Amino acid sequence: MPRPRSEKAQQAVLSAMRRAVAAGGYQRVTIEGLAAEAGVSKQTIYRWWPSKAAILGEALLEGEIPGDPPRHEPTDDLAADLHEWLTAAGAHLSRPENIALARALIAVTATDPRLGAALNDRFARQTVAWVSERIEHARALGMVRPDVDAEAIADEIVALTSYSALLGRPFDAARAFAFVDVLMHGIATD
Amino acid sequence: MPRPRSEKAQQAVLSAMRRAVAAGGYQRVTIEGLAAEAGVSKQTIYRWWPSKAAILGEALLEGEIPGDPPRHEPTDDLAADLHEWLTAAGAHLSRPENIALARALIAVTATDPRLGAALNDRFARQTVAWVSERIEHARALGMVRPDVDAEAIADEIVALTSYSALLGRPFDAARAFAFVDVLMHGIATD
Amino acid sequence: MPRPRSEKAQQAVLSAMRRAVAAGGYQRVTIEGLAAEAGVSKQTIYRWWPSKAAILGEALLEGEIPGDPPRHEPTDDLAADLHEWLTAAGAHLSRPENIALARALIAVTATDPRLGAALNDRFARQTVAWVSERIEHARALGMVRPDVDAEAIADEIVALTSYSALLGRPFDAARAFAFVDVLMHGIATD
Amino acid sequence: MPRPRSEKAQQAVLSAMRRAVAAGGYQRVTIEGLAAEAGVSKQTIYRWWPSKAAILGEALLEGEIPGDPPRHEPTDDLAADLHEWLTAAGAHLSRPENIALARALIAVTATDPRLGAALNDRFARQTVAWVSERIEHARALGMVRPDVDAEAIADEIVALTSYSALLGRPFDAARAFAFVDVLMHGIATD
DNA sequence: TCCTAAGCGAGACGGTACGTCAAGTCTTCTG
DNA sequence: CAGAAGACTTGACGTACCGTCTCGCTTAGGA
Repeated sequence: MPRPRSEKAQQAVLSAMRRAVAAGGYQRVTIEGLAAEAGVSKQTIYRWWPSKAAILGEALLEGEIPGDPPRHEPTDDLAADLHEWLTAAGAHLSRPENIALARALIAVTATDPRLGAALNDRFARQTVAWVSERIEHARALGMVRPDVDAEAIADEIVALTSYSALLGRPFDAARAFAFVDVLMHGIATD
Repeated sequence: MPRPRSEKAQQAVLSAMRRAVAAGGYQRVTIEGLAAEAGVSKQTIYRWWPSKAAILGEALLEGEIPGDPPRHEPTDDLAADLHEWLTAAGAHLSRPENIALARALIAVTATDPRLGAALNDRFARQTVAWVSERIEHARALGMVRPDVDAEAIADEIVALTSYSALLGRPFDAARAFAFVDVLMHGIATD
Repeated sequence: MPRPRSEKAQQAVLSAMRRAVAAGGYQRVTIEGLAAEAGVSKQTIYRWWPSKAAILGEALLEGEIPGDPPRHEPTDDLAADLHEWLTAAGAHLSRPENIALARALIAVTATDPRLGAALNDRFARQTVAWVSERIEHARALGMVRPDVDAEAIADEIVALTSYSALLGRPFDAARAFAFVDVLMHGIATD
Repeated sequence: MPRPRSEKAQQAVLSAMRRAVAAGGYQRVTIEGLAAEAGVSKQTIYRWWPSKAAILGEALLEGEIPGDPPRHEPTDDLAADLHEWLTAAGAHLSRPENIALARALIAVTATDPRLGAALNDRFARQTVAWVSERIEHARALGMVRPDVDAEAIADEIVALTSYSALLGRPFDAARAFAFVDVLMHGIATD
């Protein structure tokens, strides 16, 4: 019967978090600044989120997911699919605000492993599932050795993007492709 | 004529930093707590280090380097060398205090990319160099294809350990070995 | 057709105010606490009272008035009447909850002189009137000098009880009687 | 050996408290406002004073004491001395800032009886001592009855000023004099 | 040997942000 | 349509650390 939660306030906070992280990095975000920027009172923030990290988590889940850029229609050519995905990921991480968000996710994870693990799980799961599925598909076509651990490979590709975002390296597509080619050789049937 | 820098105070600070990070994580370390724990005045800390991150950097450089565990004598068997290295790295990262230190390094990097890049460079360089060298050695023996980018492979192995430390996963040796085996296949001459 | 003011809610608030003041002092009373204690919504309180002080005022007027204890039948013996009144006042102010209420009245007065004056006027007026009347009666009997300002004396007696309540001194009947006796000498016809 | 307490900061806070009380009343004084007005950090205030009331106490003790205006040379004429004291007190309490300070003292006392009692004791003691002494002096001269309780009389005079300040009445000198005259009659030897 | 300039502990200082509390206003639904 | 429930903005609370700034006390060189 009480007044319902203000959807507007909530969205304003999440949006402010995204902007603030993009602007100055997660570390510099303050609850007070967030509240001011969102035109919302601190109390409202504390009412709905237990921590700064939780706000970031929700903000990330609402927005585009870093490391999970739009994926195109899969084909029967595994190498081509991975190239395409990596190209898209590279484009995603070439935008400064996306690097900042990805780094914020990493900072939270390094700081609060429990929450970080939950968030990472959510973000990585889709990517890992998609890549695994592509590999299994290729295996079904007889192009991948039966003893290859598809998830381990998928995981490693996530590690690659995470590490790149962490170091803020300009995502080196050539190097990534070279790596994928090695992988392709590694998993291919002889 | 002035009194020289107190080696004792400096060591006490670095040691306090290591203990504090191991105990509560980098985020919770405060300069005040560090000073109290080390029995040193805040002024002394500010005199010698420009930031908390710098103290961590020096503390890491003085101690054992995370991700850079003791490496054994290389052999002619690349796969065996990598297995051995990964086993050692896994053991290193199975100790909670080492995970904490590695995570602190990641947190600093995610927060202050400039400083973080410098630190990571220092820590990763040796590992990358060592792995690259092993690959080149194997290539010289005719066991690795000429077009393989050794550094990209080495880099990817660092990414693997970094990502593991970040998520705090119990280091899964079996999976790591499976991945290395794929790599071996991938880089091997046909 | 509008629903009438809920007498029950109103009484619950006033009663909660009395209990809260007795328990923790006026300063610690909060509207929220009052609402919760009375099982009433804040809005209801704000609808009917303009301020915390106003609630206290109404609560005091409804309950027994501090400094205005039950007065007995007056006699022709002024000193005896005053002794009796002071005894009753002393008994009244020896109960902690009455001290608390009296102090609350003083706190309000010290804080909001306008409202405080109105309240004090209400509470003091009766006492002053009664004492003045007794003095005038005695004067009519030829026992009080014609130039004595009865109201000034009455006022002073109120000041005495107010000051005692403020300091929370155990009401010292002997001292009060001594003072009254001096007054009696002071106003008596030679 | 640490840096010594800043006398300037302390004085600035006390002065700010006096000004703030005079301007808006004790209730409206906030620590934050005090800090801002004094150009001092909140921490500095909390370091040296346990409560807002304590600051007021010290501010009052440093300044002129309300209810304890300058006292002139005593004479052998008790009535004249009391008249003079009351005149001075009336002048003191006719200045709005002094009324505000006196009311602040009362508000603190009504709110925190323990601290209030301590403060009142300090302020009232001198006045009570001085008046008592005057009465005793007059008694030594044979002008006051032996059974009169000098302290009770003195106390009552303090109650009179306190009550006047509380109600914020323009201090009515005529009425006060009338009261003193009654007292004089009351205590005089027959 | 003593002088003296810096190092050092201690901790006060002006700040910023924290997370909490209550004030007073505003919706919403229920009786 | 009054009233309970409670979300909302506002603003102060008292605390924790920040990085800077004295203090008075070592503690070496260089004189």
